[in-house]
Amino acid sequence: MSDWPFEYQIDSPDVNLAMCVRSGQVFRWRIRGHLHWGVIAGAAFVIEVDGNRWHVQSNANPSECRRIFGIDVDQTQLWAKILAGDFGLADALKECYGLRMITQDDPVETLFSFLCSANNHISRIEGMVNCLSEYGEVLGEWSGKTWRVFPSLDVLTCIGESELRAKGFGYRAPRISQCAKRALELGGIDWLNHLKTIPADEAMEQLQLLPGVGPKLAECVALFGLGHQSVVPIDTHMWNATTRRYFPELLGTSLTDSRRNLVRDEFRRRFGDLAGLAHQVVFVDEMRNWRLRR
DNA sequence: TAGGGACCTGCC
DNA sequence: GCAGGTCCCT
Repeated sequence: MSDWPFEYQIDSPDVNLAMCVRSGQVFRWRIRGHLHWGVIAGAAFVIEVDGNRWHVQSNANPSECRRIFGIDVDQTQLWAKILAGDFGLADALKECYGLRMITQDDPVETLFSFLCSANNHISRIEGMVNCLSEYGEVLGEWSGKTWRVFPSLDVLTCIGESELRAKGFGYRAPRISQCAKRALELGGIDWLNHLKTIPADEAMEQLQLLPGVGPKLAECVALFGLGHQSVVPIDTHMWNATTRRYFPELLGTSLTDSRRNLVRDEFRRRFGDLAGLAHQVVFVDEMRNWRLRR
């Protein structure tokens, strides 16, 4: 057992980790009281939140940590811009204090995490993602745990259907290796990284060449894994929230491609490049209300 | 182009 | 019964 490569403190981070997790950006992050731990962007973290200070153990140095969690982002400025796009979000913005877009940089992990998410619920998705990450290379052994990066496309192609069936993947079991194979045919990790550099809409079109990837997953991968900040992932919750807020005449109708475009255009018109972050605010607010209703 | 059904599994 | 969809079919 070796020590963590880096141990440091971050003073007054204006970031609420629990809020970032609640907004559905990451699946490999655990919280127990003041203790947070997980792997993000190929870096392992144990973070103890001590009042106004983070005690961090990681293989990522302080500047990498600050970048990943958006520590130095000026939230006041962002919130003002979102508020200007829709004054009706004032209350939701207050509830979302400390929310950030986490910089993940690992489109493979994002892609396969959301591949597990279709027609599924969070607790099982997390279990499945953790299961897949067991196939990843070891980052290190710290704090009594073996920390792993998410497996590469090559490794994912080798995971058999029966193996994943046995681990409770259900009908998604064959999709993992199928999707990985197709991604390799399209150019593998270089192709995925290239999608960061082209317009968001083109990137999403390309992503949908993958089996099991429809518009919603393409949106999630584009926003969370490729860093396309203007993308708005629209799931059932977002559709409910958005019709209530902006398209009351469509309340109760089903979400089609054309209506999806309608929502995307409305968010871009209102929030521009902050459309993705505005989406997070609306999503967190909607999920909070949804839980309260139940 | 809109609507409807099947799909694994686990938790309500 | 339903869940942070996708795919296939009218």
